[in-house]
Amino acid sequence: MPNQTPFAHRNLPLLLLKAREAVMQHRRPALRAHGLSDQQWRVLRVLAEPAHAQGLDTGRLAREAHLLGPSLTGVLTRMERDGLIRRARREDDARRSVVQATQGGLALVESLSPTIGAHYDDIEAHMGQNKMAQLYALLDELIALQQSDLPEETNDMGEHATTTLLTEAAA
Amino acid sequence: MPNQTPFAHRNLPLLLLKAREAVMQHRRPALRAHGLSDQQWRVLRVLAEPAHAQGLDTGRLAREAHLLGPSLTGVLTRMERDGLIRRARREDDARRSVVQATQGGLALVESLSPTIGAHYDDIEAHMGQNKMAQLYALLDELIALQQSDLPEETNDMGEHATTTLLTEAAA
DNA sequence: CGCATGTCAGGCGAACTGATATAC
DNA sequence: CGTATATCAGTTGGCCTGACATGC
Repeated sequence: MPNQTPFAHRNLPLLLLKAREAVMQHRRPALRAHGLSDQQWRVLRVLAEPAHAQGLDTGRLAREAHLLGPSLTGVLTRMERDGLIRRARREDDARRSVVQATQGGLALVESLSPTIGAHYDDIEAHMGQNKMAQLYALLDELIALQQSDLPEETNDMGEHATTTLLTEAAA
Repeated sequence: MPNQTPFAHRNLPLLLLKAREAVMQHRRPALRAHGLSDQQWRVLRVLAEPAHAQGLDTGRLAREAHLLGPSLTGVLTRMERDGLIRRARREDDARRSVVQATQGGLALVESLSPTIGAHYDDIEAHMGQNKMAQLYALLDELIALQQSDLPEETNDMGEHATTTLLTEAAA
């Protein structure tokens, strides 16, 4: 028997969870200080992307921020109450509603972005740009791979085909 | 102005979340079919590691499965009710309690492991061993990096120093 | 005594399923 | 009519803070 370990798989979901939690651990205090939950922050960042300045459909937002429809409804209700977002029925299709960040919401993102930027710089300073780029690429690949062979049910909240694929990278 | 994008950071926590969810999406149906939540499954897998056959302290288990103390208490209560784990006071230190997987719990892990193994094989077949190894290494590095410069409070549930560092890789 | 461990108590935001208006 | 969109209604499991019993 060879004394060389062949290739042992790790607990990938746990590893990804730990990595995420390790990063978030540095951000959460700032978020909580502003009364934001993880989910609210995810929503706000999506809405703060320049491409979405005009607002987003709820369904699309749910997918981008990774929330289920009913969960998003609750989150948006609280964010609307706190003046972070605004909801409006669409005119061309009254079934849909468009969500948009308010001035206050955008200002909140702005006020937090230096801290976050510094955090990224710190990570990059220790790991290097190359490794960061590798990590991004590998995660992208893994996500795309796992999404491609879905077992059942197409997507989260209706809307059969996602029009965007690998767009909007930033943040 | 150069038309070459310098280096744009991504939304790393969201990326990690999506990656995790993308992987878990393939496993959850099997877990739910056996009445397991994500957290219960994490606990069970930790307990099923050969190194922990003799049981684990609650605090240690909380760290390895990434759960807060009080949350773990609730999770363990349900798992004990379902006959998956067993709890016992320690003899040398009556404050601590040792958690151990039951036969039924281990059998459950066994019954699910072929499916999971096949899933890993599938991922590996598409991404290749090298990239998988890279991904593991990068995640490890990121985790270690973020853990190293903690802002405050040492650890989850007391127990100041973790005796293991980069041990137990498998799963 | 101070400190560590695990649990309890309680509130809360979110996951999730299923049903329901509304509009296409 | 059937389908899609978003929300409602309600349950549940887990997050999280603070307090607490117990034993070191």
